[in-house]
Amino acid sequence: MANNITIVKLAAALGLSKSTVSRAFREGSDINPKTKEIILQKAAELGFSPNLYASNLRGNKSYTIAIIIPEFGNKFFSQAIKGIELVARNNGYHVLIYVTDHSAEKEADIIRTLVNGRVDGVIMSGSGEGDNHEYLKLLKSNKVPLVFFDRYYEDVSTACITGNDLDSSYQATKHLIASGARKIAYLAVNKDVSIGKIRMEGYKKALQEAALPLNEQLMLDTSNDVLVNYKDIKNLIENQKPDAIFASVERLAMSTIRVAKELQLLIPKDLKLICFSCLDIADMLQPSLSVVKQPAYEMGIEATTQLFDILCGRKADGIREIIFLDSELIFQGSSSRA
Amino acid sequence: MANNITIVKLAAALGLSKSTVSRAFREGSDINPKTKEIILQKAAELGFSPNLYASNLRGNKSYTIAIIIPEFGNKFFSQAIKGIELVARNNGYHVLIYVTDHSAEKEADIIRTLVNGRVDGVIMSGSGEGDNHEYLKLLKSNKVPLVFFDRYYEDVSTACITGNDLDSSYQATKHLIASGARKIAYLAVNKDVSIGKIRMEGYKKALQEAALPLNEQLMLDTSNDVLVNYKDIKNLIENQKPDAIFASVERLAMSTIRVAKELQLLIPKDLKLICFSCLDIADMLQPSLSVVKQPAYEMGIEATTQLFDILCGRKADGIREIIFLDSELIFQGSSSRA
DNA sequence: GTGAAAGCGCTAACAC
DNA sequence: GTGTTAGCGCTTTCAC
Repeated sequence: MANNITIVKLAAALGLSKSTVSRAFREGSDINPKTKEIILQKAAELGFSPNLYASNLRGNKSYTIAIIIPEFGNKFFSQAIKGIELVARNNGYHVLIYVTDHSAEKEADIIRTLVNGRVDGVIMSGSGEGDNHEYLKLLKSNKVPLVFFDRYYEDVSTACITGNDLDSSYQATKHLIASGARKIAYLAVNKDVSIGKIRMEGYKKALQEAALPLNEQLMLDTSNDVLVNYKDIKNLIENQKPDAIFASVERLAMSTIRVAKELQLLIPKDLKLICFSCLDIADMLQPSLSVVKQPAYEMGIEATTQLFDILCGRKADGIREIIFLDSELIFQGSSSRA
Repeated sequence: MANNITIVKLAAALGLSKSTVSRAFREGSDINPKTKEIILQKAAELGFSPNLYASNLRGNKSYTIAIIIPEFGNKFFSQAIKGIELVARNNGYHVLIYVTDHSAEKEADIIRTLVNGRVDGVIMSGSGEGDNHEYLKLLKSNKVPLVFFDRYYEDVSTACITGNDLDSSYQATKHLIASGARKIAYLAVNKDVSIGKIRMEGYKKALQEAALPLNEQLMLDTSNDVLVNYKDIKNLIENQKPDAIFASVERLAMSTIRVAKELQLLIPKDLKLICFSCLDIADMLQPSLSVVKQPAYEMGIEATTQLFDILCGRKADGIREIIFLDSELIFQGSSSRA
């Protein structure tokens, strides 16, 4: 913990009052530049800086924001955090990080620890669990603005930065059809929430447009556990024998590749594959993986920019606004015609 | 920011004293369970929780630690952070995250913002830049313990969790030799610091043991910029024509794969490749990538456990101690004999 | 331009 | 088991 030297001791050491010393550390204080110089010099010498908690107690501002994400598994979140951290630091803010492991309960626990002044704002990608997000009201009642990115809740009225997932899914599915697929399976972690739902809509739209049947058996709703994913996908492929798979998250595509290997199915010959992913080495996989690549870094930047707009009063809080950032469609070997 | 309701108002609203209310929020306080119940209920109703800055000011404890890492690029750091966050949360701690972009200057800036009580401890993987780490003394003089993981500084006396890199490098290089390689290049981001240095020693040891010449031209010291990496590696391969490459960090291996593709060199036939990496899909690459896989998640856990040992007084601070966690050697297609 | 003094909201002796 | 009280270290009027 902090040095045991305080503003009072510094003052004593210099024969000044603590108010004068305090002034040396604030901008625009009416203090003699020379005095200020002397104080700062001595402070540096003693390794002193004003106690954060004492200042914040007075100032009622934390200069800290929180990121809450469901997992740390993939490049998408790494990139997003990178963007968030950058903008935050450029604004003199600190960043707390929390992982929910896709649990709404943990999410609620975390939120509860944030409303005591710990943070000035929150950036979150929803856990995707549950439909009761009452706990987020706590943020509002404590005037802590919230901005979503990627995974948002429809029952919460706030800004949200996400990809143009509906269209991307539609295009991706259309592409699979164009490559000859007729029995396309859709894999989601949660079909009923946010990204799982919207991405499925694009998938359905493309099927309907191509007059292909919508088969519930082909729409898999699996869990966040890799082993369960593997089993579910294996079952799906064995029982339904799809000729293509559209995975709404990267992890499900990876499991699919492993299952295909085990079942000795060749991609793309026996099974075509495309997925949402920010993997930067998709082209190095065997076969190269077709992906819908979301602008993760940009999402992080935009979400944080929005948050600061609210924090600085340039924008009102609590307004539902969805900002779509375009994803990139990269069609490669895994979804090619033969 | 925090609600304007305070412990005093809550007390007034309930006809109790503020100390009683305060007690309701601390564990193990000698308070009537019923009274506590009533207080917590009212608090929930009013959306009140004790002001963090006031508590921390009193307690002189922030229940927050900082993670400082050089980059966010790869799975290694994601996994490590995951482990850190887990242990921290289990101990009721919050985690601040900072990225230095491999800059010692940024690292120093960050450290300076941490010594005012903001954090109780720091977990860091060094930027790898510079040899003057005086700024870390600030932590010590403010009694903020520091634990390194992966990339540490030799001039700083503190606990450090790292891989058994010397032996792993030695084994990896030996393996390349066993696979028929005779002209093995070593790629590092910084040959003179920490991991770059130690991993090179293992490489050299294996070469010497096999009576292969140590050729400085084959030991590349490149930058943290991907484009520069690419150019440097391309030059190296074109000019030196190595028959194998040992990359001390993942990114350099990825650049190598791309360069090989451009130069139409086949891996492993024309060029064998092995690298340090935590990629979980190394087996899916074409060819499957041989890796030295560090226990990133476990490193995060161990580093944080060490930090809490120090914070809780179970262990003294400022003791140089290096804890080695074994990496896994996964030899696959990219380094096979033919 | 500097100092004295009153608190920010909470905690922890210490009384009762 | 609860209340009283004295600060934690800093900021900020208000005097001078």
